[in-house]
Amino acid sequence: MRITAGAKERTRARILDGAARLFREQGFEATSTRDLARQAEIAVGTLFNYYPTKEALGLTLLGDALQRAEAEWRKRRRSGASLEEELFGHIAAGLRELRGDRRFLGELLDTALSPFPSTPSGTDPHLREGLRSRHLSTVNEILGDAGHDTGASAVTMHLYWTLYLGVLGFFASDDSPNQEDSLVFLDQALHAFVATLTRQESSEVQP
Amino acid sequence: MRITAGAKERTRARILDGAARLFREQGFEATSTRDLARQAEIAVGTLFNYYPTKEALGLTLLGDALQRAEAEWRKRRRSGASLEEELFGHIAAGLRELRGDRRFLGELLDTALSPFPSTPSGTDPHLREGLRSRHLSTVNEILGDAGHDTGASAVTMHLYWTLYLGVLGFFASDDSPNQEDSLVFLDQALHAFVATLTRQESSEVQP
DNA sequence: GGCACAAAATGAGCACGCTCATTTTGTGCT
DNA sequence: AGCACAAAATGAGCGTGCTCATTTTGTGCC
Repeated sequence: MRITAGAKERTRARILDGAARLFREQGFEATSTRDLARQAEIAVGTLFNYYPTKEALGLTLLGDALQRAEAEWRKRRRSGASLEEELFGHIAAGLRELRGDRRFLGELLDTALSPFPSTPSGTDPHLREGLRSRHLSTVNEILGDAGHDTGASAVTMHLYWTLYLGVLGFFASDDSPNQEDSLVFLDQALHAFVATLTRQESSEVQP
Repeated sequence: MRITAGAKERTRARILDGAARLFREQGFEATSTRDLARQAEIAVGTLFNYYPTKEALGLTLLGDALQRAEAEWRKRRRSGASLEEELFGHIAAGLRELRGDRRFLGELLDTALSPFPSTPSGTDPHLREGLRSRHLSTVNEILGDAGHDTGASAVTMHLYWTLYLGVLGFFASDDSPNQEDSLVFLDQALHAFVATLTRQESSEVQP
C-alpha cells in the first residue's frame, strides 16, 4: 500500500508532465485524450481515474503555474507601492509565469474560465471557482492593505474578474516580443477598475 | 430554379425557427445536431449544407436579435444624451432583445465569442468578427457624436469589447426579475470605460 | 415522356471526450 | 505457496459534432 501510493504519485506526475508538453507543442484542442494517455503510458480509462476531464487537467496546469507565480510575488513584494502598482505587480507575476503556456491558456480561457457560473455543460466548477477565489482573495488582501473596503460588492468583484480575464485573453494573443502590449492593456484595465472603485466608495459615504 | 430558391428559403427558415425553439427550451449544448435536423425535418447532412457549424447557427440567431435591437434603438434615439447615456441606451436595447435567449447566450459566450482571435479551434471567425465589428462600429459612431476620437486605439477598443462581453455574461446569469443587477453592472462597466477613455485622450495632448 | 445534368439531400462513418463492466495487480493472512 | 479481496487499470463502446461519397430531385430540351 505504501509503495503503491508512491507509484500513484509517479503516474500522476507522468500525466501532468506529458500533458504540459503536448499542450504546449500542439495546443489544447489538438491534443486528444488518447494522445495524453499514450504519452503517460496508460490507458484512456486510467487517465480519467486521475483527472475527471481533459479541461480539469489543463486548469490544474494553469493553477499550478499561478500558484508558483503568487509565491514568487510574495517573496519580492515591497511596501510603499500604490494600489494600482500592487495589482499590476501581482498580475504581471502571473503573466510571466504563464508565458510558456500562452497558447493553450487562450484556448482554456474561452471554454473553461467564463466569468460567471452560467456554463451548464461539463467544466468542473470546483477548479474554475478555485482559480477565481484564490485570485480574488489576494486582490482583496491588496485592497485592504491600500485602505479600501475589503469584501467589495459582488458586482465590483465581477467587474474586476471580467477585466482580469480580458487581460489574460489579450496576453494569450499578444504577439509582441516581450508582451509589451499586454502590459499596456493591463495598465489601462487597472486604471478603469480603480476609477470605478473609488467612485463607488465616495458615493457610498455621502447620501 | 425559381420555385427551388423559394423552397431553400423556407428550409432555412424552418432550421432557424426550430433551432431558436430548441435552444431556448433545452439550451445550446443539450440540443444535438440530430435534434436540430429532426425538428427541421431534414437529414443531418442537409443541416450542415445551410450552416457550417452548430455554433454558426447559434451566432446567427444572436446576430439577428442584435440587429433588430439596433434598428429599434436608432428609431427611438434622442439627441442631447451624454456619452455614457448613449452607450447605455445602445447596449440596454440589445439586452432587452436578448432577454428570451439569455440561457443559450451564456453558453455561446463561453465558447464562441472570446474577445480575441486566439481560438484556433472550430468557431467560424467570420460570424464572430461580424458581430464584433458591427457593434464596435456603432460604438465608434457614438464616440464620434460625443466629440471623442473615432478610431480609438486598438487597445482601447479591446478594453471596450472585454467589458461588453462581461456585461453580456453577467446578463446571461442574472437571476433578478428585471435584470436590474445587469444594469448596475453595465453602468459600472461603462463608467470604467469612459474614465480610461478620457484619461487616454488628455494624456495624448500634453506631452 | 425521356434524357442530360447540376444542385441539393442523404446517412453511414469518423474522431472526439468520456464511461463502466470486466480484468489485473498488489497486499495481508494462513 | 495459496487464497481472499479491495484498489487500480483497462479498452470496447456511447453519444457528440461534423464530413463526404452516393443518391435523389428539379429543370430545360427534344
